[in-house]
Amino acid sequence: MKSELEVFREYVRQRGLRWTQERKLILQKIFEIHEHFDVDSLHWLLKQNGVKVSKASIYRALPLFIDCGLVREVDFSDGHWHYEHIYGHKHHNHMKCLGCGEVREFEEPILAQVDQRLTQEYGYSVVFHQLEVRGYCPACQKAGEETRAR
Amino acid sequence: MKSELEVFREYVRQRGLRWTQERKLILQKIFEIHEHFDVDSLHWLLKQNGVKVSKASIYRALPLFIDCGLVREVDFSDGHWHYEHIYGHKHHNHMKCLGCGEVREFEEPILAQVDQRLTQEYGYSVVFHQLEVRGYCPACQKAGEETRAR
DNA sequence: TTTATTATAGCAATTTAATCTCAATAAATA
DNA sequence: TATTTATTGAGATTAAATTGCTATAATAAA
Repeated sequence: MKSELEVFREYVRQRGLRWTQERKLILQKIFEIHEHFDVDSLHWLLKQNGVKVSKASIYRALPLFIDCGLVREVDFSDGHWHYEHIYGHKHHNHMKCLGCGEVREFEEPILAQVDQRLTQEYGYSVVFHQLEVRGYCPACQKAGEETRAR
Repeated sequence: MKSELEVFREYVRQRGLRWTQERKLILQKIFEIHEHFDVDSLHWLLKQNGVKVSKASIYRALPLFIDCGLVREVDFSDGHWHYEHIYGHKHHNHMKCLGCGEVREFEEPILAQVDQRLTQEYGYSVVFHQLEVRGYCPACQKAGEETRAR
C-alpha cells in the first residue's frame, strides 16, 4: 500500500500542483495524530515541534487532502470543523456524548446496505456517507440519574 | 396532535420563558416553509411578508425550537447551518449531490437497528442520529459521462 | 547547472456566521 | 394597573475561514 505521502505526491503531480515542504510537514503531522483535530490544534502541534507553517497554509492544504481521500471533515456541532486522517483506516462513525462531549467511534457494516439501496432505488452514485449520533454515554446517564434523585 | 405553537407555548411556560410575538411569527414561518432554510433566507422571507424580526431574535429562538424538538439543524457542508422543521414529520436523512447541490430526502428504517445496537453494546442512550450522504444524482452522473467523452 | 516560469507561503486585511452588550420594550403576575 | 424581568433590536464584537499581495521556492526549460 502506498504511503499517504506518496498518494498526495501523485495527486499533486497529476494536477500540476506543487509538492512543498509545508504540505509535507502538515500531512506528516496529520498522520501522526491518532485523534481528531482542528486547524488550531494542528497549528499549535506543528509549532510545538518547531515547524513553522502558517494557518493560511493549513486552511489551503486541507481541501487538497480531503479531495484525494486522505482526510475527512468531521462535524462535532461545536461551531467549527474538525478533521481526521482516514487513509488506511476502516470507515467508522461517531457518537458524541451530549453530557461530557466525549467522542466514541464505532463501525456499522449495515450502512453499506443503505448506500446500495440508494444506488438501486434512486440511481445515486454514493461517494461517502457520515452517520453522526448524539446521546449520553453510560457515565453521564448515571450522573444524570443521581442529580435528578437529589 | 398538538400544534407546533402549542408545543412551544408549553415548553416556554415550563421554563419561565416568554411567549412573544416574534417567536410566534418565526415559528409559524418555519412551519410554512416546506424546505430547508438558513437564518438568512428565513429572515428574508419574514421581511417579504412584512414581518419585522431581527436576525438576532432568529438566532436566539432557534436553539429553543431545537431544544423542544420542533426543529433540527442540518449539515450541508457549506459553511453555515441549515435547519428544517421536524415536528409531525417522519425522521429522514439527506443525500446531497456533489454536482448540482440538490438535496434529496430519504427514509432509512435500518438505522433504528443501529441505535439499538449502540444501546445494547455500548450502553449509550441515543437521543438522535443524522446520516448525511454525498454522491452524484442520476442527472449529474450522465452530465459527467458526456463531459468526459468529449 | 542555470534561468525562467509560476504555484505557493506568509502576513495582514477582509469576509461572514454567530454571539454578545445594552437600553428600550413588552410579557407575565401580583 | 403597577411591577418585575425576559426579550427585542441595533450595532459592536468574536472567531473561523478566506483572500490579496509580495517574496519565495518548486518545477520545467534552456
